Amino acid sequence: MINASILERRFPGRRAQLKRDILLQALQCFNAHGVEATTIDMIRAQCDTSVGAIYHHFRNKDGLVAALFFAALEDQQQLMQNYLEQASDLREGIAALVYSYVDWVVAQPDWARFQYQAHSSVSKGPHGEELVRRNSERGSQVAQWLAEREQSTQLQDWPAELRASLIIGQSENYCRSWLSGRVSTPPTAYRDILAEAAWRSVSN
Amino acid sequence: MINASILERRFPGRRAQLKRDILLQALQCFNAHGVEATTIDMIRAQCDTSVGAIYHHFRNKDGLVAALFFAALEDQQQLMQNYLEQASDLREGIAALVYSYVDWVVAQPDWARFQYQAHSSVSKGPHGEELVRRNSERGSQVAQWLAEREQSTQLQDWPAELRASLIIGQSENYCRSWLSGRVSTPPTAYRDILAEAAWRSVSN
Amino acid sequence: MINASILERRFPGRRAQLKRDILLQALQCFNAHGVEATTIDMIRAQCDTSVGAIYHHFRNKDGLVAALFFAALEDQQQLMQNYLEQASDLREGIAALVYSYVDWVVAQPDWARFQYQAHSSVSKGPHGEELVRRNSERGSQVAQWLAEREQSTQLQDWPAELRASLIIGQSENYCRSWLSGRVSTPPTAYRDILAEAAWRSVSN
Amino acid sequence: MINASILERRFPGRRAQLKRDILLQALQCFNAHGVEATTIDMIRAQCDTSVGAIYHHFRNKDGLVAALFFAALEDQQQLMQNYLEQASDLREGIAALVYSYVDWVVAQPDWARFQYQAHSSVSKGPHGEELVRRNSERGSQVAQWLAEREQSTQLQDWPAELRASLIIGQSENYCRSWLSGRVSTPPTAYRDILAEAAWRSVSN
DNA sequence: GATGAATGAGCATTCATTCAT
DNA sequence: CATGAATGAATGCTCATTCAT
Repeated sequence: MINASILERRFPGRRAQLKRDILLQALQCFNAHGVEATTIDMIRAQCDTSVGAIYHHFRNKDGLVAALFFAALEDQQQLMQNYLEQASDLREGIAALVYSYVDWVVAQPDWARFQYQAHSSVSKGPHGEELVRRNSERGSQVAQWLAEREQSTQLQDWPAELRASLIIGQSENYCRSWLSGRVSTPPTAYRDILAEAAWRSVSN
Repeated sequence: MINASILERRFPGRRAQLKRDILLQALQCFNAHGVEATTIDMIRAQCDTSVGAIYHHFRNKDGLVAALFFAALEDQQQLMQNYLEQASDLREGIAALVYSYVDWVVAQPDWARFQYQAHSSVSKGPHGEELVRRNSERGSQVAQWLAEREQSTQLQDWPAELRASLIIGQSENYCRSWLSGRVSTPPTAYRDILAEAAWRSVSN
Repeated sequence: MINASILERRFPGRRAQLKRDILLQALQCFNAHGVEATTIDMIRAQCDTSVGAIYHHFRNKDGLVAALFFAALEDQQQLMQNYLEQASDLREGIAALVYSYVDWVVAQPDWARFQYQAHSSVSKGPHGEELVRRNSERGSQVAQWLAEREQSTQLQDWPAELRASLIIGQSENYCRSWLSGRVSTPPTAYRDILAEAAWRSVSN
Repeated sequence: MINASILERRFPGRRAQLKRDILLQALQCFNAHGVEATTIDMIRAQCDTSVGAIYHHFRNKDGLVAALFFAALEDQQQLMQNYLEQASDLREGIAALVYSYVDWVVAQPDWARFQYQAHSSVSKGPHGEELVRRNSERGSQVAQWLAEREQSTQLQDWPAELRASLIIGQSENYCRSWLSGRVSTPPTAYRDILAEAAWRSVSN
């Protein structure tokens, strides 16, 4: 069963009950068959509602996808922020980034699966600009955390473009493998190895 | 202009001229609009041929996608093999994996872009099993290379499932960023950093 | 800005404020996009009201169209009656018909445009019979005016079916051209020519 | 039964059989229910063909409407041209315009009905510019005929914008009445009266 | 009265695929 | 081998209308 707390936090209230249900069933359909292969009617059947209701709440299929996508993004970002706040030095900061990434994927595997899958769809669609904006926001958050610590200057040795890949690349790669079933051990089991590897990659 | 040598190697001869042209134009369309959004008729128009010809050569759309996908996969694998053969110890082996990955993406950006994009499409479709088989083949190649060297036992310290991610994850992550335009420096510029980071991640 | 006096005359009072506003915005939408292409929601947005309010006042879309249509028809008929009352002989009567037609179209171009456009819609719809009845009423008015004058027997030389076309056809044709922008000189500039032509057409 | 010769002339050959049939059934549907109220599926059912075939031949509904509209326009124009060529002086020219108009409507009532009905639809749609162009072509044809005769200078007394209305307005008005069933005598019965009235309207 | 969420039949259009020529 | 007309299931979406609050 999908974790629905993300939706309750984002669309609270009794009035939004149907809206949340549509999103939940849509998420399930998208993950089961792919975004493009999922039809509005499949979602409608899952919710036992009408197509009109779906269009009333989300304008169109892109809108539905985007609503899910940004809900996931924000939840993930929130967790990262929480972890980051508790880190005191650079090493802990990098571990926070890795841990939060890995923990979120394992806590919300359906949301994570959807995020990987829908990424290209959203970035090409009418909400592509919003995605760019949100991503740069996340970059700023991390940058600000770094700016507030002394030793962060260590990271300056690496090209700015490369830093994120060095820190999160291995974790992302393994998470994708896990979500697609190619490996079975959950990424959380390797949290420490991944954090240590990231640290060794950027420290000198 | 897309590098067509991959096709000439794989489908040689004058008789296969049209076949190669269809593949080339299809690749262009798929990258420009996405696999699902590309219609057979769009490809037909680009090649100035008939839909019948396309179906004659590739049976159906999935067949066309698969033909492109496996052509790319094989070319990439070939380069990896070449690089690996010239490596003599573990450190050089890991560098060979990183270099071959990065060099291929930069040499064939259109094929790489397509590979990322079409992956889920192929794995869900009727050629999904073939993909699994080819991937495990590649795993075996690397495993065999390792088996032939002494020091490879070093890698045994890390969980088998995790090794590929530790070695290639950062490179993949950066290559994706580059292909999607989020960063502009080609991954080859950072070959050495990426290889060094991979090495530090797995050595102890 | 559309001349709203027609509505104030027909739906007077402060209570009918919203009703008049709906009609006015509807007229604007109908002329801008066509009757069929205008949706209830477009009108709702223009009035900043609710769909429920529109349905409360007009029962359904046909009712809204009909309300506008008959308001226009009655206003036009009223002007014709006024002009006719001041005519003393046949020649003046024919001029009255031409003048009133032309003057009304120029005074109320939006209402006239709508009238031409909505005609087939209304005649096919549930208010089609009312339209027939109103049209024959107008015929009777003119017939009665003629019956009250001596010389009207002149018109008897022409087939009854043909009379209206001979008198008003040229004016109508030019008014349509003007409303659709194909010609730019307002029909009122040619009132006298049109009246004279009509007279010559039916006199002998 | 609709006169199909217009279509055979315009889309000749055995290969175009289905194309002609689609047009014919579409014309019937459009006249029976109105352009907007006619669905593609209604036409498909009438032709016992597939929706794909309709879209293959006409691209979309607008294309189907336009194909019919311009076929009618051209046929009507052809008849006008024929009549005009046989007229030797201005009076005969004006009669030719009236006769050709009236005769065409009576010979092709279904095409004429469609023409009146579809006019606004076409002029607003994607073929609106083509309509404007064709109309001005027709204007040129008449102008050229006039230029080749001496006495045509008589017409110069009337404003250019007004001439067409003076000549054809009454006929058009009566034809519309006849096609909609408001009068039952065919316009051809009044050809001479209408031509005479037009002549009296413009001569002095 | 006013509101607007919900309904669901209906529509234009697409597109992979087939097959007669 | 090549062509492209024909197929028709499937899809995203619209919109007039209803009705509970």
